[in-house]
Amino acid sequence: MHSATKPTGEKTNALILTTALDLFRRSGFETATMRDIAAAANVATGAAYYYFPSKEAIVSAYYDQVQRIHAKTVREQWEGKSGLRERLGIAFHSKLEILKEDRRFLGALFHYTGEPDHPLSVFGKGTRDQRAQSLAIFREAVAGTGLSHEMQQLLPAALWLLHLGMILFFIYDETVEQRKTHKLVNGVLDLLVQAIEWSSSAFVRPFVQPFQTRVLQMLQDAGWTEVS
Amino acid sequence: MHSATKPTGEKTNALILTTALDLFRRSGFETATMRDIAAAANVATGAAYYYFPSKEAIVSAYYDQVQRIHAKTVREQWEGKSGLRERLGIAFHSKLEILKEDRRFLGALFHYTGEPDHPLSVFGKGTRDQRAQSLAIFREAVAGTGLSHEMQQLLPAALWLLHLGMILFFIYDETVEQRKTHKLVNGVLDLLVQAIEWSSSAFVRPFVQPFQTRVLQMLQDAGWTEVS
DNA sequence: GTCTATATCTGGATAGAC
DNA sequence: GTCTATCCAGATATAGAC
Repeated sequence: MHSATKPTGEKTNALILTTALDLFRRSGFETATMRDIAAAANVATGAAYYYFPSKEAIVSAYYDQVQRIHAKTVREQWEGKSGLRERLGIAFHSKLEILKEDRRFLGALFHYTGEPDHPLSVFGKGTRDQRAQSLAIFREAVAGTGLSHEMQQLLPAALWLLHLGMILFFIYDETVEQRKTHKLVNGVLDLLVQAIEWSSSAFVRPFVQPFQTRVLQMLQDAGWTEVS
Repeated sequence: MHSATKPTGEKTNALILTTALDLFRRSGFETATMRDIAAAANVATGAAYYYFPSKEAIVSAYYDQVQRIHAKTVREQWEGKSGLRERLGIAFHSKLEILKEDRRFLGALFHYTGEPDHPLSVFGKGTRDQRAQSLAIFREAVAGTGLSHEMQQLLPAALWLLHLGMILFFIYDETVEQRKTHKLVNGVLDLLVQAIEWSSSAFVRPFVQPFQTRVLQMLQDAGWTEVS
């Protein structure tokens, strides 16, 4: 490396990304065309496609960025907190905080939900790494809270799915500052954590144990321990 | 009415629909173009758009048809069956049976999942009627099985959501005849019905009652009694 | 109201020259 | 790595036949 400046490529990439996001925020995902984006960034249409194979890929790159910020934020805020409920609250609410201005184009992330083979399918092979990173956060969230081994294996995937549902709900939520979403998240987390604690208490455990084993077995059969 | 024949319009509509579905089944949703569809049906491109405002609208019309068939099938098979588990099994498995050849283009139904204002959004206002019809099936499924009033209000929406999840899972399921999906459905339904029965038994009810009330309150706050 | 034919627009995506 | 030119397909528009 001959200097401290970044390779031109990275700069252009970042320029196109931020320009696109700016347009998406102002006029929505549909309305902003690749031509608009390229023009606003002062590059040719082809240049935009050189960096991003599709318009959705821009949103996907944005989401990568979101995940990096989320991981950082969450790890900072977790500092010194060991309660499961609190840790989960931080993980979920901080995600919404990061996304709050971008509800208008977040829907693009879900365009290929029903297409297993599309590179940008939320559940597809093409997004495995992103999923793994998100799972890692939730694995960290529940780590060191003294849960059973099976729980430690299953909870992260369940939480990841729940958090996807939260984002969808968030997109549809028209209340001021999406309070309804935040409230629902709190309700669900209260319930979830209480159910977990309750099910592992000495009194009820014997009753719930076989039940729980069945759930785990079922989800493992369905290929759910590794959301791959 | 001057004859037994249908108005020409309906015939053309049906022709375009079946031709399109045929193409979708053979070459997938993406590959088949509106021009192909119109050509294969021996009509002008404009005619296809005259009946269907978009390509996705064809899949949506197909799904209407699926729901009609589903309603009919289910009501026939329910004849004389009053057990909740059995009735739900019929509702869920028969849906898969109807969809089994169409996994390749079913994903199109989910294209606008993340876009509240799109007329074809699964959760949007534009699809309210379809949702209502689907909910009605599940309301019928649980009707007359002696559940509490609150349960009768909430279960249908939960089941509808669950059945959406099932369809998604089904699309991704590459096992022969999607056995994994059927197995998972059975597991989940066993669990669900057992949980319902268990929670309403005289012994545990007092413990679970306040818990249950909270869940109901929370979901009602989130606007979940009427999935509108 | 149902449809043909055709022309046109738009915007995502690609190819190939530089 | 960037640009220009082009393709492709969804969608719209129009004018007219029946």
